[in-house]
Amino acid sequence: VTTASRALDPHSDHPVSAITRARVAAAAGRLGYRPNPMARALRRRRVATIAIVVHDIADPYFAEIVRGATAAASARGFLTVVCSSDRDPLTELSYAEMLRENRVSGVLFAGGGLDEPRYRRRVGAWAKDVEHYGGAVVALAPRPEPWAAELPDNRLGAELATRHLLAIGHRSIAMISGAANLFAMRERESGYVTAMREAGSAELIVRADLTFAGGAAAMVGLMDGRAPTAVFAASDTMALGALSELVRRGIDVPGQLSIAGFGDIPGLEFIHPRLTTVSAHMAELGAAGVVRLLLRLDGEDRTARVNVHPVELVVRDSTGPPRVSGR
Amino acid sequence: VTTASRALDPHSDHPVSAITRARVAAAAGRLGYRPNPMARALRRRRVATIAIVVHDIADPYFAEIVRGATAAASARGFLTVVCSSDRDPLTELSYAEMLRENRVSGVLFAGGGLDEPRYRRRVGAWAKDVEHYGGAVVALAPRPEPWAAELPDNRLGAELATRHLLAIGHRSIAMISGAANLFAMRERESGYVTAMREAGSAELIVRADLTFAGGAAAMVGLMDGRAPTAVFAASDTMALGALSELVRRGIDVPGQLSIAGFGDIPGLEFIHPRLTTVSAHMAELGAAGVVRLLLRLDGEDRTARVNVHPVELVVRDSTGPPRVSGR
DNA sequence: TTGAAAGCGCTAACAC
DNA sequence: GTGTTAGCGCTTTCAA
Repeated sequence: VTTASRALDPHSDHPVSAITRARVAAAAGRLGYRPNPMARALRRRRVATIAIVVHDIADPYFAEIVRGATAAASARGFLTVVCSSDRDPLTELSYAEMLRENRVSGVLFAGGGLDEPRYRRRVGAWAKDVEHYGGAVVALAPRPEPWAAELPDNRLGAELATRHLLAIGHRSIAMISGAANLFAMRERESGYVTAMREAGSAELIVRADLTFAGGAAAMVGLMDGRAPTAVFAASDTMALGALSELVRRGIDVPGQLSIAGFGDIPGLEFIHPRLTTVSAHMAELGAAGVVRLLLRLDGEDRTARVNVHPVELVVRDSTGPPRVSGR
Repeated sequence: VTTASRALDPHSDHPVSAITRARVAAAAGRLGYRPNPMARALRRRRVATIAIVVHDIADPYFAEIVRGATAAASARGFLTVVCSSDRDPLTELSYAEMLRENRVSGVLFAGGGLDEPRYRRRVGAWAKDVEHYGGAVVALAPRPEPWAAELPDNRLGAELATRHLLAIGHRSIAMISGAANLFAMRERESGYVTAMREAGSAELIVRADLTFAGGAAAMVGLMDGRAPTAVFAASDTMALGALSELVRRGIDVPGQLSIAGFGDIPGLEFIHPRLTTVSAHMAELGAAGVVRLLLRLDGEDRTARVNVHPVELVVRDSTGPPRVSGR
């Protein structure tokens, strides 16, 4: 049994003669033998399953990350548990707890970290426990924790979108952002602010739920005040919500108001007007997270390096020059 | 240890005195003891994890089902593995294989069955294996396999949507459906056909990918032919795609053409025009699937009963009377 | 390079 | 109602 175990384990570095290896492989094939994952998990002290924690599985941004991650994981023999916290930190922590107890091999955090002391303390302790049993943790959104991370370039993306709006002539550009204590939002806001300051324009950030409804509500607030000529939304979902509110009001986009999003979720080229956005390649990000996680499990990456993935501005039809108002 | 094991297991029917039970609970609390899921899984021959197989996790219809299922499962101490087949039967089967090998407690099939002999044979054999080790299988969409099922009333839903269009005066109503070998589509088509025949109107079914792009493409085809005055799409995602094509062409909805969908995915009330659809309560369906699955695991349901869940027509702004064309 | 033996932590069969 | 015992199927010493 020992020799068979070694011959069948590609990760084992114990020497097995070529002949024996072949005989084992032949016997396994003949008998249809596959190692029992449960016995293996008990012995190895962890299961061949990874988990991905998202804020909202119904948001295409996260759904794309999950798509990429599950495909990459299954290609390497790992199952993927998906946990959708619905943006509730307590729900997220209770999922994390379940994952730790079940000794999942690793956890991908697709949702950004929260700047909240109690939450940070609990997440920190939790991660220590996971690493203690040999599990890996990788972040796919910015967090204060010193974790390995694969991130989209949030700051640059926001800067690109804002600069694009500035370049086509806008000066009054508002940003629809999410909760202020979310690190991902801080990075995107920082990119927006950088571009706006550079251009000497006044910033205006409004906060909303990171949902379609939230984007629509934020747009209502914006239009009822001194309406900007352009809006940069920190997520495509919010951008779509804002856009729907404009359509509802019969406001021409981009004629009267330009709008840009972030993420490049699938289907944007079919929206009317086709939404200008920043492509964050979420599926690739999810896959990169899995690769990084598996690398850590193999002990080939002990760093907390943060890999920042490139983003690109995708100019479509929802942004255009501001209307030259009568002067 | 045995007594402790029994005292801690809520499912055990072996008698344990109240005093002992209390002492065990106290000791467990004091020691922070939690049974090891891996050892338990090895012994019980299955893990406390269920799986849900969807066609496309990025489609809000499935995302909602997953949301409902994961919440219900985690509330009962089960983790949920999500497998998105991207509508490829081979991918789906390879996921199923992984799930069987990992001895998941049960599998929820959120995507409908395929009328394809080879696929049906393989799925049938797979399900036998799963049931053989004590796993449960539940369908959340119609399938030919004689499985336990929790389904939305696809037929009635399609009938309601079509009748609504008929009632407000339409006679030329096309249906945008999905692949012909998908049982879920057959049910919805059958509802449409029933209503149309009842009204003595001619049916017109066009097929498309069950995506946003597919819906848009189908609409192109429809408009380039003898355009109907109303369209019923077999999924909200396709309806949204069709709608975007109409908006692109500057066709007024519902003024020039009415459109209705199926599912009632989140956010439809913010689309313009707000989409009329059939509410299939996907999250509840996912939760019901989990409950049913757990019931079967407990041996409290050995039937292959098909529970059909009620659906409701939700009339919003995308449907209205046909324009009275010059006569 | 191979193999024997121990044991991961639990639960079920079987006494008592 | 409680306890003893025997594994579940694997991987990892340790010895040869």
